[in-house]
Amino acid sequence: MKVTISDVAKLAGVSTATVSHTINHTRYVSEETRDRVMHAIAELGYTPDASARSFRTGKKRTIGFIVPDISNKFFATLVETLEEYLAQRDYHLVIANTKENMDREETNIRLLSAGLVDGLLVASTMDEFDRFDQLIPAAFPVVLVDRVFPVKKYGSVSVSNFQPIYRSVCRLAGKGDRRVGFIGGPERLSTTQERLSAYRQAVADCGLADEESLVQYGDFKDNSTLRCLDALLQQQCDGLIVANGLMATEIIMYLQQKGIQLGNGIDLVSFIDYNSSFNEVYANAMDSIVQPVDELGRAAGEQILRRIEEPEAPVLEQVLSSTYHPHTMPISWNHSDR
Amino acid sequence: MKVTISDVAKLAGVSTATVSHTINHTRYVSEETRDRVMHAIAELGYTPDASARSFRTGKKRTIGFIVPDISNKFFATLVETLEEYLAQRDYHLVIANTKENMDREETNIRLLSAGLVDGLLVASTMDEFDRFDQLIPAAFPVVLVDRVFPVKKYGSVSVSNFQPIYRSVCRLAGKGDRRVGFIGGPERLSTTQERLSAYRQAVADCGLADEESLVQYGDFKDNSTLRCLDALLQQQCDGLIVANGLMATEIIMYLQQKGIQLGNGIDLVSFIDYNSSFNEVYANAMDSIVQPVDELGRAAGEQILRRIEEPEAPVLEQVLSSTYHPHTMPISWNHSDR
DNA sequence: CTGAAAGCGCTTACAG
DNA sequence: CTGAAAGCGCTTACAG
Repeated sequence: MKVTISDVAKLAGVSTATVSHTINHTRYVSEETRDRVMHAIAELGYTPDASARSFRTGKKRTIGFIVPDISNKFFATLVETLEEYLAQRDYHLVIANTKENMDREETNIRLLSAGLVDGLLVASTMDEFDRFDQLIPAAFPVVLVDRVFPVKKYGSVSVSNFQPIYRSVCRLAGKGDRRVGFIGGPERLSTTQERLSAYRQAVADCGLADEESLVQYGDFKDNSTLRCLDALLQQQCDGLIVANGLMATEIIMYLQQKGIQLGNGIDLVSFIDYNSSFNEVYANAMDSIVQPVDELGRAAGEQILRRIEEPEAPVLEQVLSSTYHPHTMPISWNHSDR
Repeated sequence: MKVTISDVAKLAGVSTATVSHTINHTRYVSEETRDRVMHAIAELGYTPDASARSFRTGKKRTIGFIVPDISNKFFATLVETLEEYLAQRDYHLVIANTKENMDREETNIRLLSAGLVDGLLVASTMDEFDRFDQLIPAAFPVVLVDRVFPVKKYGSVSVSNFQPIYRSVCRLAGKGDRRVGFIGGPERLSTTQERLSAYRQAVADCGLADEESLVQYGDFKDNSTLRCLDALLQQQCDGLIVANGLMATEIIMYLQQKGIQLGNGIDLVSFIDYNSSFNEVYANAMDSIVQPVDELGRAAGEQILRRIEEPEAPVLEQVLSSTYHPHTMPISWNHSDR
């Protein structure tokens, strides 16, 4: 049979109130009484029932995270830092994987917000704000992560890549590149949009070739990355911005497979979403734009806990910045005279 | 204010019992009554409180997964298939990341088993069964995933790599390799142990060089992989078994960086834990041992739900098998006459 | 310094 | 076909 707080109270000869208070240190209990309670707890092997407690208090100490793709290492790393942040504060993390599917996102938001978690972190795959907005119960704590909406109703933590991308394109232009291609993730995502607009602005400002076919969108499915790459190679690109960490590693593999040399055959600017020896090995052959994924996780955790603990606190729109790292080795000599 | 089941009952002019039964389809309700209830629900925007419900029924419809390293793509993929399996059956997934730290595992098992989840899936990092065993409340549903203990008390789903590794070593021997090195994960893990014993048996059977220094253990930290590799290269290995998917991709990168050719400079047998274009690109230059990670996730989900729904069902020890894939291209010609 | 008791929002025998 | 009511295991005013 399950051991309850009344069993402990009975054995210790006190009220359940006293047992509760000694467990939770929530009012003074005399040393003698405390001892009796603790002994009773030990003797019975009592563990407070988390379910009853959270029902009673209304606090679950659990946060939900709606992730578009948990097997994408960017999000896996995000989950990792987030879980660490939350665990340190005695919160648990429930994850729901949407696979970039809006219906799945909808179902999951519904389920999780119905009393399962205290707050929700969402990297949304939705393209319209209203559909998203309708799913959220009034006053339910929500923080958008990585991907945001134009309407600024909810708190958010995201990463701005505008400046690094703009700079990287200009730098390619300065190096002599004329046709710089752009590969991004799904077009509907705010992250893709922002990255694209930085690219477009730089292309215009630097007078580079401005053709629709120089922009390709992947969808993380099948071999869309390879298709994007082939399309751009056909366009005779001399530079390439891969505005997505997941696709970036793939692109490098494919380029190598095709025998195209980085920094010589093509200038690559590549997003880096997470640490891996892969990035280190190629760091000297390409420019990189490094997303602050650890900070993103921490900031998201911080903000959602804050919304839960101080519901009246102002809605924060936090924007972190990526950093631009030109490649570490000098350009090959025969490159400058193209 | 929160809308409760009594608000709905009042508005619909029925008892809370009837509201509950119409929501849950748990006893016959006349069509007329049902309509009134449904309208009341819609009008008030009522959502049953999951917390109250799970407290009352004792079922949380939530499974906990204790993971050693969520940012390792093997486990991230496992989480993905598991979440999918569970979501389809209306279960949620809580994850706890231990970072291969036994104390963290202990804390997390304690927390999750105290009424937060209905059952626990554990890829344990513990080296002694007793310490693990003590943490599990009596009759609490637990299934071990990927890593198992010698004592067969709990259900488990794991992958056997004995046969593929044995075969791959023999094949290297048949090709003429004399010094085959072994790189594995932490020595204490059951997975590492099994892989190592397959290697050792094959080394003995095939009469290969049997030296302690040909076996190296990584710990997923710092640059332990590179250290292992360097140690083995110093040993003049002509073949290499990388018995860990995470380390395998790193090894390939490093070999390439060092200018050592696969299949020529060194024969590589590499674990593949998950799908990526990386593996495809190198599939023709190395042998691979592919772990059935999707099946592993499904089987784990299946078994934990079964333990929860039929506590008396026999404890299952499920062992899946990896598959061995010799490389797809012929060996280079000048290799056979070594 | 501590206890008696209400009540969180559901589900579910029991009764009719 | 439906209702009245107990009760899951806690926490927390209220009272002394």
